[in-house]
Amino acid sequence: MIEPIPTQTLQRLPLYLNYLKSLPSDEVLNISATMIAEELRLNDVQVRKDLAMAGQGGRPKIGYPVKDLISDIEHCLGYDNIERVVIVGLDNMGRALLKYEGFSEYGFDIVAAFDFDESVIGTHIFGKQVLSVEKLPKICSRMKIKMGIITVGSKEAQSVCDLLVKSGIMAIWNFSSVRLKVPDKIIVQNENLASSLAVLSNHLVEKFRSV
Amino acid sequence: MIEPIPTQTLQRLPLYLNYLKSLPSDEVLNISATMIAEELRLNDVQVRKDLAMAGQGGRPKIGYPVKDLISDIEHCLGYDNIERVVIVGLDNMGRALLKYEGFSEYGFDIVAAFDFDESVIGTHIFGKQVLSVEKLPKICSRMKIKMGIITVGSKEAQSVCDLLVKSGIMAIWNFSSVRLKVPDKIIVQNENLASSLAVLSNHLVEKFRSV
DNA sequence: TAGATTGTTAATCGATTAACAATC
DNA sequence: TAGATTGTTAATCGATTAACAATC
Repeated sequence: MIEPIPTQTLQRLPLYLNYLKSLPSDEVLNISATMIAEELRLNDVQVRKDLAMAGQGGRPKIGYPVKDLISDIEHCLGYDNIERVVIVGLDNMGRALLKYEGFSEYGFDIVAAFDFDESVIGTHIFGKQVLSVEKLPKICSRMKIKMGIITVGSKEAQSVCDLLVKSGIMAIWNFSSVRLKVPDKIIVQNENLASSLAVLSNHLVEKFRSV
Repeated sequence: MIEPIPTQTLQRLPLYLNYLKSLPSDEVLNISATMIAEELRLNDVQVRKDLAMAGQGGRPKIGYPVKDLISDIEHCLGYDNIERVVIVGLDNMGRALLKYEGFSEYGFDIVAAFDFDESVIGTHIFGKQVLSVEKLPKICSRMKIKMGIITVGSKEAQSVCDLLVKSGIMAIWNFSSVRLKVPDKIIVQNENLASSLAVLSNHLVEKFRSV
């Protein structure tokens, strides 16, 4: 039995990866958790625990071998295991995702992009052909796609979601502000800008109350 | 002394707000925490605690008055207290934010948009004029802007951040994948797509290991 | 009164941090 | 050996959930 990785650890792993990759690989062969922690402003024990979940472990006084650590983390995050996904909605957010650092870097391959808007259907955006949403069910079921990204507006979100579920999709990354209703089996991850804004807005208020 | 609101509560408040606003205001005058919890798939005690932090409280057997609750939450989130912000980087992510449900709905007013790219400088995007980054320090300090949004690439992120800090900005919403280095006083909120991807990717792997 | 609902207090759970032993 | 660093065990902290009393 492989033990599951806590969500918080999962969220920090890309930070480590990003930092490790920024190191000059010919100069820095080993790195200590203490160093990583200081650089990313985290607790060093926390870094060590996180790394223990993802990798092989380090050596006292020496630290962790950078190269191995990078590949261990990438493996742990599934970046070496390509997952085919579809995206629905090619507004600015959809385009930002399409462009986002290749996406492929993270083991995702966007095999199809869908939209309702007649004016973009048939065109290519960042090298991907845009198809009509009508074609979604056929393509998803035929290609056995398991994951979909929703970047359409609030109005269309639930119906697009239903369509994806009907087409056999198992996981949905939801950028709309709607709380999607799905069968229990389906994984939904909400990316909620309003929530982030709420946190930030409140921090600001807190800050300036004392000043 | 007003007690601070926990981050998790803060993140859920917009969900409640969204749901409450979706109700037909002439039909539903009061709503129970039990109902909200069921609808958003949360624990009802949690909803009650959250609402207690934001609002006036409800009445047994009756619930919470919808109208009051909406304005209480909005007030609590600072949405009725307009904060002027600037945004740097008008790539797709920057545009998505500019467009995002008006932004103004959440009490933020984007007073200026900056970019490096000569081809967009001087143009208008969603009604906002795009200015050269060179003009940033003068405008921010003159207008006493306290908040900035960074949607530039990894390369430019830290230098834009330094520029914002030098110009008197106190809070930064960071969409780049770089871990920004700032003085202790400055609030940074990171919006990390890679972290979200990591969580989702892992959920998928977990899911299909058992199947 | 009975039942739904609120709100509070206590128990549980999970994540972070502190203390410390083991190791190179 | 001394000191830096890993890794583990225990303590702390914060958030969620359960139990229950109060109220309309």
